[in-house]
Amino acid sequence: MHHMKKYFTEGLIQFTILLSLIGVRVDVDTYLSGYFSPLIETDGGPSSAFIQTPFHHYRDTAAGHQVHPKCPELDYFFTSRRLLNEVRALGSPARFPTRVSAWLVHLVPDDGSDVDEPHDLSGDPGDEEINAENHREEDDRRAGEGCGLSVSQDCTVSRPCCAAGELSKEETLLNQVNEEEEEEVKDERGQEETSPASLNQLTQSSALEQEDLLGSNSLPPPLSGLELPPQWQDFLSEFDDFDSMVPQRMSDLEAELPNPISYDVSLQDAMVTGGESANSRPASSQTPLFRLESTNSSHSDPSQSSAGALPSSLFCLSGNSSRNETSSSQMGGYLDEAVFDQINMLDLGNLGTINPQMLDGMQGDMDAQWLEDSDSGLSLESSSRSPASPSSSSDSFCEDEGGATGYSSEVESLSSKGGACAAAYRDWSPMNLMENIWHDHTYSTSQAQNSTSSSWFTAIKQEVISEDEAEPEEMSRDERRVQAMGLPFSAFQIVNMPVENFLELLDSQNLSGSEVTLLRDVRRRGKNKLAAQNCRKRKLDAILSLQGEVEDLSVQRDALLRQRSHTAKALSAAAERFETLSRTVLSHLRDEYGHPLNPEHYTLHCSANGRVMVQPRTSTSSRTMTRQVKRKKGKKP
DNA sequence: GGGCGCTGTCATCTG
DNA sequence: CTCAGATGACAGCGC
Repeated sequence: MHHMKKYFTEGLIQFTILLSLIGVRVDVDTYLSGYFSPLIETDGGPSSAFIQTPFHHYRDTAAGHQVHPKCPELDYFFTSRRLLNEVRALGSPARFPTRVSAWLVHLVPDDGSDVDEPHDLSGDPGDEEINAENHREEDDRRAGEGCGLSVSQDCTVSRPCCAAGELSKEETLLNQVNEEEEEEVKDERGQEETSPASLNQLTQSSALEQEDLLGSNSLPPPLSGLELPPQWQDFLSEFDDFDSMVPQRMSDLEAELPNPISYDVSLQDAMVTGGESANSRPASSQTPLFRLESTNSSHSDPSQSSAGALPSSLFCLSGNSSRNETSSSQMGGYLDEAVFDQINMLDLGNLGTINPQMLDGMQGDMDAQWLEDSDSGLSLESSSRSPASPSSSSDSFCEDEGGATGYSSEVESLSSKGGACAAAYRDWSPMNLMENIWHDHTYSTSQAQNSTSSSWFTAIKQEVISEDEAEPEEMSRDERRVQAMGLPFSAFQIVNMPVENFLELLDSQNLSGSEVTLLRDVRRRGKNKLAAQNCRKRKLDAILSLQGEVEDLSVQRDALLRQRSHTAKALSAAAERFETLSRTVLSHLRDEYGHPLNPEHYTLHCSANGRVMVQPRTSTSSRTMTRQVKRKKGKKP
């Protein structure tokens, strides 16, 4: 028996080491450090298991509010947040730096000896409080129990205690000899004597998994000696490749997706990276794969702060037969497929029909047009527009006030007033017009802006008088109208002159009401034409920009989908391994009658804080179902 | 002759 | 209120 216990202890230690190798941090002395606040006793239900977690403190006072620990919304919130952080942590390939804590409490014959006390290997003072609370209850049960089993916190799986000095402490690692273990056990036993030890004490999960608490009745009977069949080494050997499997997958991800997420797109920040963008970390960052940043940060000691728990989404094997699917589905949620669907629904493929050369040529054409217009002095080059037949003399000038159509013979008759419009156009620099096109709303005639209105008007008038008769080949309607009025200004000048000068022009030329209206319309239409050109240009630019964004997002989407696929595979494999491990471990555990725990009825559950406990599958499932039923009932008014 | 793109123009809104 | 700019809508024109 002694040999078997020793063998099992060594096996558990190896198991612990292997978990460490695969990244599951095994914190052997979490509670020995005394960092945690005293653990709170929580009635775990009929399983008589006791949650030993300081998380209640944080949970009950989350965000500064007193929240009831059983608040389902809080459960949902913390679970969602934990899962989100886990998913985020998955974005950085690394090992599994989490912490698995388990302690094995066993019942020994109540003969009054030291070995009778259940061995809380963690030796945490906080355990003493809990144990004190349950001391009497345990004493009552102790008589009928031979040995108890519990998976201790800190992954300290103690040997079944049937004889004194057989406990191996978690601090004893692989290289420690049994003598050293015994000495430590003696020391520990001294602590246990001062603290009421609990019998059949199962480690309970944190507040996040309160719904998974075990009932005392559902707890398996105290286990007697744990037998170690020869398959133990085989079982342990299976995890050799498990160690290398996940990191290898992650390395593949790293190789294939060195930098899959773009920095300048806010979509993934909102979806995936959240506050801590994956890109904010260097690619070589060895951020833990399963780092859990939110749930334990407030209560973890510095040594634990960097080590999260195994994602419960992966390892919460609470009676769900489709565990792989569960993990995969949970993983699938972090990449919101709907967002990508929406991107697909954009259907901007027709934007590809836009020829970039056309847009590039647009600029050149514009320039050419303006250069041509500079020759003709006309920016309103729409010669193809209205026939503008001067012969339609029957039209009244006043009829034009309502719109841009129609020409008046009266306008034709006014042509004697000016006739130097072409010269005036040549005085207008096309560069100034280009400034106006590109939203430089400054009116740009150097002559006009460097002089007063009257001097500007006089200078222009003197210049245009000397040059006339040079009618441009193609004039717009407005240009012809202005020219017909005989004004010494071209339509281009009227459009682009400052408003003060334009008002002075209207006042100084002794224009009739219809003429004033015509000039205002000319100016308005000319400005609106430029505005329309600018507007169309901006619209095309916006379309091109959006097209580029669509292409970039498409590339990013493909990369994220590949990453999700790889991650889901890795998670599925890890879940399979863990399930195998759980079943194997459970098959080697014995109740007080020497019966092995049926893996179909029990499972190992890893809580968010890394603690491992034995959990009946049916209990959790039934409780979950009960809660679901309650929720359904609650929805019904 | 119809479709399509370009352009000018109008109406309307906004600052 | 006026003015300038922006923009959707419409129509004319050329290809």
